Amino acid sequence: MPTIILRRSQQFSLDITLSCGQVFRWEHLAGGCWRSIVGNRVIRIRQEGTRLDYSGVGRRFLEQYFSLDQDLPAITTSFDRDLFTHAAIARCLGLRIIRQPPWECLISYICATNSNIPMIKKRINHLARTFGKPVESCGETLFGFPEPEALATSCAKALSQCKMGYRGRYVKKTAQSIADPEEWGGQIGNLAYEPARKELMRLSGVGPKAADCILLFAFQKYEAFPVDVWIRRIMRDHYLPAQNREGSLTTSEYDRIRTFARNYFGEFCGYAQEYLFASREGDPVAGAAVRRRRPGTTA
DNA sequence: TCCCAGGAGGTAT
DNA sequence: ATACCTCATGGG
Repeated sequence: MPTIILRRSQQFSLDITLSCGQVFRWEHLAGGCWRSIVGNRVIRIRQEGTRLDYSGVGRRFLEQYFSLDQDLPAITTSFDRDLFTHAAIARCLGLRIIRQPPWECLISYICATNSNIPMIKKRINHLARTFGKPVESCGETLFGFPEPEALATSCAKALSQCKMGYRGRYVKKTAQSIADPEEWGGQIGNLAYEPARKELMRLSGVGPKAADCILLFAFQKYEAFPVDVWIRRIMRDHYLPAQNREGSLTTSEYDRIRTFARNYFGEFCGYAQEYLFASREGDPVAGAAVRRRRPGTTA
């Protein structure tokens, strides 16, 4: 089993990176091992201190996927602007933003709207089982992420059985508009943040929040600052107290928040967002997941 | 039972 | 531009 020994600038927490809610297809197995299928390759990986043991892909792929080429301490220092953010950084040391395959990320965040994280994972697993290509690994059958063609030709009933709800037609419509994911990803990636965002929002099921997530998690646009209900709450409570206290998030409030964040946290405000999101308090679902993961720990 | 979740599309104003 | 409505689904 190949190994990577992390250097100092490669500060990394596999656990936090994979469980913070940016990516939905990794499974935590017994023995501290994580497993997923990215593209059509099954990856297994485990961390012990500065040591990463892995299989299924090459070293170069992993370093790219987990952004190990980025100087994380320098990045967190760049947005470490106050005590609240400082505490979030301290709580999530080693959290890195993954470079997800654009097509998977796009569909995943269309599936994510108005749902909680366990439900999103369930939905995407359903999609893979129903529309993805089976891959054998260690005696079990896993499923690759569905190709555009498979989703473009899906029927409403099958999508409904994947618990897609009203998102089913968005996924189908968007899949029909993207024949070649590689070419599509290249075109979006060549654009700057704002034009890329506009382009993404033309797709069915992609609004401001999904577009910002896709730009951050798949296109390395770190100036994206996705605003969901948790981030909105955090920004209201700690940074923009004058914002509305109720009602749904309007486009203008969304833009006020992300503009503030871009100016306040700087060019890596997307990273700041992820540390704040991962440190959120009051999520009963995330709380339950943490309690399940760490039995016996007290506060 | 009501309320909420990594929201977005459609319609009337 | 903005306000309001609706869209499935599971869990607290």
